[in-house]
Amino acid sequence: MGFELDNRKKRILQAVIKDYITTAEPVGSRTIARKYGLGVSPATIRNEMADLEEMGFLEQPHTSAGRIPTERGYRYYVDCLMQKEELSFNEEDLIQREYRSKIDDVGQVIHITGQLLSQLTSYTAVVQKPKMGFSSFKNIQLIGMDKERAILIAVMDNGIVQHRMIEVPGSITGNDLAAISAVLNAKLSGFTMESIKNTLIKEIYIELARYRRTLDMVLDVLRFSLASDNDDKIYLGGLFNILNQPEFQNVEKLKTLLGLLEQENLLSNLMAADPSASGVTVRIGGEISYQGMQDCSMVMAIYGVKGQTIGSLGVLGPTRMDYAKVISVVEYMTRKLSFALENIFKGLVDKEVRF
Amino acid sequence: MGFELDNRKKRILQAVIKDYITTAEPVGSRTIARKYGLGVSPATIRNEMADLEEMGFLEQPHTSAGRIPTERGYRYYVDCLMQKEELSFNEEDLIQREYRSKIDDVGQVIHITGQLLSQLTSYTAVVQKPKMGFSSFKNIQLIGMDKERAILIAVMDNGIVQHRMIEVPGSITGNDLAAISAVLNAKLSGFTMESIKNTLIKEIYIELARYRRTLDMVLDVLRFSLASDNDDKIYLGGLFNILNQPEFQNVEKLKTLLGLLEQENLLSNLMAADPSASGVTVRIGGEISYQGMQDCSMVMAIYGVKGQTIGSLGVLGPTRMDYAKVISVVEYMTRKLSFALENIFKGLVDKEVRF
DNA sequence: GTTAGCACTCCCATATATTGAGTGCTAACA
DNA sequence: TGTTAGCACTCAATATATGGGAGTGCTAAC
Repeated sequence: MGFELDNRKKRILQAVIKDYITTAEPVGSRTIARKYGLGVSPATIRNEMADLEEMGFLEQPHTSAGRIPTERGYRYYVDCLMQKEELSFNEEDLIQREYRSKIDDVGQVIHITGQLLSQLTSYTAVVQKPKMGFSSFKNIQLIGMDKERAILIAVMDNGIVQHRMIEVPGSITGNDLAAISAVLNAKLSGFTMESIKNTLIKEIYIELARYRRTLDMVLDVLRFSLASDNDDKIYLGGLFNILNQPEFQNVEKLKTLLGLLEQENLLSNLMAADPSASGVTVRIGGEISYQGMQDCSMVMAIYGVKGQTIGSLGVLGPTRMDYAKVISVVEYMTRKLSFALENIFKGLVDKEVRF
Repeated sequence: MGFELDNRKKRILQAVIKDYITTAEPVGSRTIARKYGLGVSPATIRNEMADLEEMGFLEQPHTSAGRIPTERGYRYYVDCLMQKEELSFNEEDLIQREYRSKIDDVGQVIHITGQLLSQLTSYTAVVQKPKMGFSSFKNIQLIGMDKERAILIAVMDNGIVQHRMIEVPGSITGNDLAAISAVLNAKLSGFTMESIKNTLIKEIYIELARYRRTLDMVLDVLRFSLASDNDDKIYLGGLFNILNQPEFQNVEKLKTLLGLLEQENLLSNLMAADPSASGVTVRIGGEISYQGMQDCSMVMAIYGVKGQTIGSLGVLGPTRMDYAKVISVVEYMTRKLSFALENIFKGLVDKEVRF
């Protein structure tokens, strides 16, 4: 990064990148001179572009074509040249309206966020669902279904409701289930999944010694199955926007990329691999180290509540992506999402709790 | 259908279709003579093919190409020529294994069914989720979240659990919610959403006169929101199998088709438009009356419990589809799915109910 | 340092063979 | 009368020229 480019080189690099982002065609000196008034002739621009190529910011697909940015060019653009693009009034208004109606449910908030991200950028949105680790139990119910089965329902303080069918001994009655529910509620509500301690579990076992077999299953589900269920789940929005990108008109490429995006765990890694950075992170081309995503860039950020990171969200598009726009949108939506979740949690934590 | 083809024509038509299904290339007389031992020369086959073309069963993409089947050709094949292809032991075993583990939950059963359908056929599976109209309430819970909100949880007798956040007056306490829940359970459990009668509702209002405002919301959700939620929802499996079909190597076509498949309501119509037929229905090309799906065929069937239709499932592929295989798979999976659901319901209805 | 001019490169679109799979027709054969 | 060998014909698909045209690098003049 130590490089400093003189002013004219910067303006030319910026012009090339901007033009390439909109046209997806290699950019020639003539175009720059015509469209971007730099007050110099194409010949001069050619000289400068040759320099920029030597420095590794631009490249030529072939000898007699215009220039396209290298990954390094994009990187420099993102770090030094680009100016953020504020959202328009209409866009902010759209966001406001979409959020207003669905503000109660975590799932819906995630869904809307993904849709807006993809809609506003025309790329593909990737939103990690909130990690459950930090949310605490609000209510636990065991409901009998038939002689050998019951449904365990857990309501979390972030409004997420999860349920699992579990098998129980035939001898257990509806009253037994109610008794177990009562104790579980008394002991566990307010605690996060992660913070269920052994002492607590011992207490429960003592109090419900009779139901050992059933408890084994219930606690297992509560501690491991439910917790891991939502983690690593990913919402994809605007997947088919990919089809509109000229770099993916080739079906083979499409197949590779869609194949990758199908693998949730891969996406999960992609979204997780960013422990240090704060704010918006941009990964360009090869900086994403997955085979088959070399032509893509990812703009992502982490969201959270009360300083706690609970997930991340981002936009995936071709390296030739409108970074200025996308970064602004991701930044804005991250704030929006964090705020919305904060609200859901606050409503639940600060106010009087009733049951 | 009044047509009768002589035996040799039948065999030739069958050969052309089979070959075209596997190769996706127009089939010439020579190929037929070589690969399918009919004991006649290419010249004879040419004559026959010319006849079949005149009758509308075959066509030529251009003068000097081989023949491909027309929609009418496929139709005749499906109705008269094709012989069903039994599933292999491995396939049946796979199905058995996949079903075994996830047999408890309706959602999971649907999911597995879709996956298997697409996996076994290499096409795209379309599975309508079960209509809720026929399932009855098993348990209803209102759980307070904060001062103004509560979660309504409804467990249905088919194991589906649904929930909604609702707003309640700030004056309502946890005890109030419990009281409401108790009455709702007493009055409604065992009833289907569709059969909640006005007399029943009146009874509830009388018993819970104090909670009028809250009840309005709750009953509204129970009767309309929850019921309609699951209906018309569609699970798509193996969507990206489309990318492997040679007829969809063109990105424009892909975009059109995927665009259609994104619209749930359209799919829903597609799956619903089959009131009379029993067993497996095959719609070929233009028989699907949606713009942009002319090159597709659909093999579908309805599934149900105790003679009641509660949904449908199918496989969508190019008109050049392996009908013999697909029809067998759809038939088999329909039985499997109905059986699995039957089991879930039976478990819940016949056995002693506990709460 | 900038720019006009010019030769050069190489993609792309168009036109022009060439090939080959497959046909329809005819005439001979069983 | 049905079947088949033979042959001329058709036409997509594949290669093979051909002519721009967009863009470059270099040189020399300003």
